[in-house]
This record gives sequence, structure tokens and C-alpha cells, in this order.
Amino acid sequence: MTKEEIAGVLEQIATLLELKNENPFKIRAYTNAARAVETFGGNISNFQDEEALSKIPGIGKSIALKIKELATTGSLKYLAELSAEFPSGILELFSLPGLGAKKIKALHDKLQISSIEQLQKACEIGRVAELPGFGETTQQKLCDIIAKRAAHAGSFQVGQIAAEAETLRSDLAAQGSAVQVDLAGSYRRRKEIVHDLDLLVATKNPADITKFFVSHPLVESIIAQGPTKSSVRLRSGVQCDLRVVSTTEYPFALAYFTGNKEHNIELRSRALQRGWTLNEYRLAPLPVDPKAKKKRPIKKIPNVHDEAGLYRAVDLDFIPPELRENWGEFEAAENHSLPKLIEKENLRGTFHCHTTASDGHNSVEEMAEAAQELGLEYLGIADHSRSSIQAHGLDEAKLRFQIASIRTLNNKLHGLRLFAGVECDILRDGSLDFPNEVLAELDYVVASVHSVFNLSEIEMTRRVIRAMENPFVTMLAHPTGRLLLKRDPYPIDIPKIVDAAARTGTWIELNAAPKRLDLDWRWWPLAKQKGVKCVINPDAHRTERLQDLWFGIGIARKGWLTKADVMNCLPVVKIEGALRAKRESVGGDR
DNA sequence: GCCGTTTTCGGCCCGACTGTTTTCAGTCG
Repeated sequence: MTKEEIAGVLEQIATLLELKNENPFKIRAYTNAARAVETFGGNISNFQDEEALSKIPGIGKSIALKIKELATTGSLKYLAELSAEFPSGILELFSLPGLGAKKIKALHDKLQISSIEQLQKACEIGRVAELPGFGETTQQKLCDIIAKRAAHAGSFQVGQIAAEAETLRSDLAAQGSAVQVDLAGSYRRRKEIVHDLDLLVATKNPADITKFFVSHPLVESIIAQGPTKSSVRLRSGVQCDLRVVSTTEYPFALAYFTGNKEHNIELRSRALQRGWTLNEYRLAPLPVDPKAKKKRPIKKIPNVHDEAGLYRAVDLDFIPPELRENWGEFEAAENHSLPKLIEKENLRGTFHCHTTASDGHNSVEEMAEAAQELGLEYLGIADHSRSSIQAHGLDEAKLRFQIASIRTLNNKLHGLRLFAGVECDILRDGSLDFPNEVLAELDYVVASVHSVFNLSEIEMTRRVIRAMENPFVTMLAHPTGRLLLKRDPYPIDIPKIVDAAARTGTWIELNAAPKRLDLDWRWWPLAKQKGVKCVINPDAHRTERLQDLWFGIGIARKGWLTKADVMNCLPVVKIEGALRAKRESVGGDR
């Protein structure tokens, strides 16, 4: 059983306990445990090891036993008993915004509703509005939400909403009364998937800012509107929340709305340890509790003018937003061992790009010009190989023609070095789409899987490792093949791939296309620890998409990477040697 | 159900908005 499945079961228990109106802290314990399994589960090789499980913060004896039962038997008696108390379809009601456990329980107890379909019918004949605690407005809202739920599914690739987000930010910043404006939330943490956008504005004139926001042309409908907070639905379907605060409150609000939730809880608990309470507006002394047995030590509250000041107040180095996932950043910030994360200015070139020769939309010359405009020193062209028929992959003759034209073009270009490469298919058995003597004519080789995704994890892992063992393979591209929200990763053992990359000196790509962002940020600390090098590539099929490198930088930062970990931060004078290193180190088995 | 430099018992983050109320419960983040 995977850690995702185990976390899913714990979430389900939490939801069912909510329906039972259980102790809220017990419910939270299960939610926390689910989160802990997802976060720390990577360090657990065997979920039957009860002792190792209960060492994970947030998992105690009772939940460790349940996880062990799940891992051993594939099922859980406790869950079966809980589930038996409610109709099976009832959990889907939780997917409707505005409905929580209390209301769902009322609908179930009073109207025997246990599915979205039944709820829709009850709303249409007016039964819902008759219930205590419900009314006409609620009933109408539920009707609308059910009708629109497909369009408002609630998860977006960050690339789908980045343009809207940046437009709103700059339009708000252009308002005279806006002193500071930031996009906070998961967007600021550079998550690959976002569920909503959070905008924060410091101003003396909250009413003006709010009015401007809710009437912005990108806004489709208003969900809520109050003096400090308003929520709207944008045309793309994403929900967008605006918070308006004063300049003094701004750093606290910015930290609070950047999150994530677990990071915030830790931050607040550090404030509590110092005798303070932290909310989105300020640090304040804790109210004195006359019943307290011992007096808390109270430290003087320092002045805070920015986020760094807030972290300093609780004895931490500034934690960059991308790391705020409660994923080890507090320990590092306390020990002054946070890495200096890579920045987009550190990138000097990139490798995985396509042209009209295969399935790209621009010529080599146009791609080169666009790369120069971005300030890059070098650009690698890697069109598809012959087996990628759907992508008009190049045969040997066409590849040789492209290599020659790249060499010629290099003599004409000033300030940009082009490298000739190929994105070579890894065939079913792990062999490559071109023989080594062809690969030897190139400056580098990008290897990737584009077919036969349905192998077992063992076969797929063996296939990819065999390809990496070829001395001409410079880098492994999009290592899991995932398309975010569209196609799951194919089964592959990433720790084994990382070990093979370390052993063979193969770089691993961080594919910066927002639909991929593959390899996932959660694996990069492991890769880094093993000494594996990252290469950030846009996989650009047209000139504008070279800018997707920006998304790649975000994910690299989330993966704790520095410029030393990323090969394409090397200047052009050093990258050539690096490209040759692997084929030379193994002697090249040509 | 979890946790402990305040603790093995008694806490557990906390505020905004909505709708249904007539002072607040429910939901959300």
C-alpha cells in the first residue's frame, strides 16, 4: 500500500469522525497523521514497522497500529465499522463548498440525503430550505454550486492561472492607495497545482481597493465581500481571495497567507513558547491565565517591519516562501543551515528545446534569438528521435543535417552558443533509438520515455536505468512522464533511478513545462543528497515557452536546490567540459 | 488521538464572512 493510499484512509476516517460529531481534536489528530504520512512517509520503507511509524511526529501508538494493520492486511477494521454507519455515497457531499459535516449530517438525518444527485432533487422541490439552519439562499446556492461543479473542479496547473494572477497583482499595484501588493498562498510557495489565489494589499483605503478588485474585468462572480476580505470567481474558474490590511499588519498577514497551514501552526507555536500569540495582524502578549499553574516566561516583543523580522523574532533565519511546507525548514532555519536557493538570474543556458524539424513551431534561428533575448549564453536543441512518430521524430539523415546546420549557425552567432543534441526515445527494452555511433556525433543526449507506459514498476525502472548506463546519455528527461491533473506518473522507482544517476553521472531533468514539472520537487532533496545534478529545461516547442524556465526555477527552489546543484547555471566556458564528462569518464563503449 | 524546556493531564491556531438568527453556528482557509 502506498503512502498516498494510507494518507487517504486516514483522511477518510477524519471525515467520518466529523460526521459522527466526534471530539474535534481527535479529528484533527487523524488529519495531521494523514499529512505526516505524506510528508515523512518517504523515510519509512515498511509501513508494518510500528515502532518507526510512531516516531513520526503526529503519529502515536493508536494510529501507528492502524497503519500497520492497513499495510499488513490491506484493510482496516476500524474504517469498515465507521463506514458502515453512513451510506457509501455521502462523502461526495464534502466536495461541495459551503457544506460541512454538520450540514451534511442534518441533510442525511432529516431528509435521508446521501448523494449530490439526491441533494439536487431535494433543492429543486424546496425541501432543503425547510430545514432548521438552512434557508432559501442556501438552497439556491447549493443548486448553483451543483450545476457548476464540473467547471469549478478546483485544481489548476500553476501555468493555467499565472497570467490572470500577475494581471491582478499589477492592476492592484497600480492603484494609488495600494502601498504593497503580493500574491500569497500556494502561488507564492510555487506549488505545481494551485486551488485558489490569495492576494494581499496594504492600504489606508480598504474600501477602494475592495471595490476595484470585485469589479475587475477578470472577475466572473463575487462569492463573498466584507470590509477586510473578499472572494471572487475568476473567468478561468479559479477562486481568488483578497485580504486588505494596514501597512503595520502587512508582514504578519503576508506570512500568514503564504502558509502552508502546518508551517503557520509551527510558527504560532514558536510564538506561544515565547509567551506571545501570533495572528495575521500582529504579535501580542498572551492574555494572563489566572488558572495557570506556572507562569510562562515572557520575552519582550520585538518590532517587526517585514517578514524577515517576524522570523527573527522567533529566532529563525528568514525562510523563503517556497520552503514553507513544514518539511524540515524550521530545523534548518534554527541551525542557520538553510540553502541559498537558486534564482532565475543564475541560469546561463538550457538544453531541451524543439524546432520545426520535429514537433516544434519555430526554427533553430528563432529559438536562438529568443534565448538571447532571455539573456541566456547557450541553448541546446534536442528534437525528437525517429521512434516518436507522433512528434515527427528525426531519422539519422535529418539529424545529421540538423547537426551540420547548428554548427554552421554557431559560426554566425555572437553571444550565444548552440549545442546539438537529441531527445532520444528510450525503447521498451531500455535500448536507445539511435546507435552509439550516431549519438557520438552530438554534443549531448537527452533520453526519455514516450511509449509503452504500462510496464510494471520493476520493468520500467530497469528500462530507464539501462538507458542511463549508456555513456552517451547526458540527462534523463521528465523522469515520471506525468501530465499534471491529466496523466499519472508511470510506475517507476525514483530512489533507484536517483541511485543509478549518481552511479552513472547522468543528470536528471527538472522539466519546467507547467504541465509536467517533472521530476517532482519532493524528490530533489534526495537527489541532491546523493550528489545527483539537476538540469532545468523548458521542453519548449515554441519561442515563448522558453520562459517556462521561470516555473522550473520555482520548483527547483521548492526542492531546496542551489545554483551549484543545477548544471545549467554553469557558464558556457565550463558547460562544454561538463557535457563531455560522462562519455569520457566511462571511456565510451563505442 | 497526540504531545511535553509549561505539562503524563489538559491543552490542542484563530479570525472572517454568510446566513439564519436575534447572538451565533457553520464553514473556510
